[in-house]
Amino acid sequence: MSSTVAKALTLLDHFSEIEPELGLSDLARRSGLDKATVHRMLSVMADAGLVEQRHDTKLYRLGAGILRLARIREKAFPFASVLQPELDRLAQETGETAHASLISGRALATVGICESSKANRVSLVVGEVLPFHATASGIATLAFGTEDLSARVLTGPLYGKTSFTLTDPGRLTALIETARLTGFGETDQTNEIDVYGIAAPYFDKTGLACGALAVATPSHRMTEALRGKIVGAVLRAAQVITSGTGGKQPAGYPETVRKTLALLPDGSA
Amino acid sequence: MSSTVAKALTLLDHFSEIEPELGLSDLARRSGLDKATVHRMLSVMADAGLVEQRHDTKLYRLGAGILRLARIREKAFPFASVLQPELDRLAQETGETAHASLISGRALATVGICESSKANRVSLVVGEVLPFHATASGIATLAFGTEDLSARVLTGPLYGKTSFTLTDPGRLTALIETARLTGFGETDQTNEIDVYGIAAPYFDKTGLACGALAVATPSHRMTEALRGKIVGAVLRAAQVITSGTGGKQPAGYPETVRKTLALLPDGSA
DNA sequence: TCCCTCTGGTTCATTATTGTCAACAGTAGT
DNA sequence: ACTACTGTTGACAATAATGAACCAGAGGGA
Repeated sequence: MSSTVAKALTLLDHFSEIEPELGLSDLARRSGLDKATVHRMLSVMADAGLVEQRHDTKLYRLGAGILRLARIREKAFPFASVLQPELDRLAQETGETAHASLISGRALATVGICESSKANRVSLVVGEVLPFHATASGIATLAFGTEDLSARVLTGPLYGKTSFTLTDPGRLTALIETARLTGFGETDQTNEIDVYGIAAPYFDKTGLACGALAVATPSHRMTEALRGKIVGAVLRAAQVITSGTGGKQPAGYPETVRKTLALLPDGSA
Repeated sequence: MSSTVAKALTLLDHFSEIEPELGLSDLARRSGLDKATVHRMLSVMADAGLVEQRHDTKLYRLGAGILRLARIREKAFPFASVLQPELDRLAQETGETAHASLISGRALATVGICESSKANRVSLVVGEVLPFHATASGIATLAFGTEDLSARVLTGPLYGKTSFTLTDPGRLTALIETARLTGFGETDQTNEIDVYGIAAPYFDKTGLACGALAVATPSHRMTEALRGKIVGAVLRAAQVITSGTGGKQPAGYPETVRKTLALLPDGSA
């Protein structure tokens, strides 16, 4: 992982909704690279349009080239657009915050959010990257993704985001196995304190999970009834997205979902 | 241009709406780089989420990380969203294809399109990069951009896209100067045969052009009356976008626009 | 069946790119 | 004027990129 382009691209990860503009020295400090190095990298990335520098403040921000590339991808493989309506419906139906993610390298990229209308709700920052091992979405995706992906994640560093985060490969494997049996992923406060996550995977046309649809609830609000309602809603919504994006469920998955739905306390509402 | 990251990032430019998925050898051939080099670059870019590889066909395509970054930028600096309605209105009003672009490195990135409803219309490919010197948008942007940008473009390579393309720095400077006086850019078939372009710049909060709004018309359809109608509509729409995105017109520009509008054959319709 | 030619992927010695460190200019705060 | 910061540029040592050759597999023809 000492490749130059890799280092250059990690610079992009430091931009966020909260800090959309960063200075050179700042980026150098965060990335642990030399100022001069960062300067050169930013220059060529600015040349390519990935970032741009404001002439007045000299700060850097994500560039217009990103928008261009996103349009190409979205035009060729519509996702965000077909996703959003279903996301809104899910948030409406469950009364909680819903979000969707896609596999992006060795993490999950959040590509859609619809926040609950409740005053007390889980709030998400746009464009956050989610670690596989600490989120319900990650578990759900790993459970139905390639063996290769699981191996890469489990052998990689397992950062402890909260005191509840599972960092032991063995216990994570068990959790993933559970998700494989139930058809959905479930975690409590493993990524963020007081956030309960329930997530169902959606699949590409080869039947492999390419991401997950999740509902995030304040932990203390979670009850057996609410849990049942969310699980049902998420599973159904994920199936809609799978077919809506030209995906195909893997063999046995519909059966898994059917069984899980049958066991829910709160039936099909 | 011998930087490694620069070479890696040029790989992204080969993806388009028409060819959203490319193979390794194919990319190597197009970019003129070695297979091994391209492979390594794609690997780390896949790791960062900029591209992703399909497990079945082994082809590469733009990754989910792009969507994530685009969301961050759009959330922090809304543009495409505030742009689109105005773009639609412009296309509706003029009856021709409208598109919008932003400065992206040493070219313009198309970030919005609304095609005319006419059967015979100018059709644009999503996500195309437009050269400054061959497009009305480029001329308009250069006329009101930094001196530095003009210099970089005029001293750089001036590719002849059609037989009408101006490739002489002197004549281009004159064309830019005209645009500076009228407040809008205008080209005929310099980027594509039988396409007439009229473009007005929009500005950032420092009063510098950051891109342009353009209407593309089949050349043979262009008349004095239509031209006047389009110029008026584009200039007004660009002003709306400028203010809608928190921009500020530079000193003297409103006056320039006023004069131009007054001279139009077809007044304010 | 064999042969040929594609494909994606990998290896490794050579060499050029990169990271480092230092110094410079500009600005803001004291 | 001093300090402390910013972004920027240059030169040298060290590392990481390069590209030819090579591998394995998937078609395609005859």
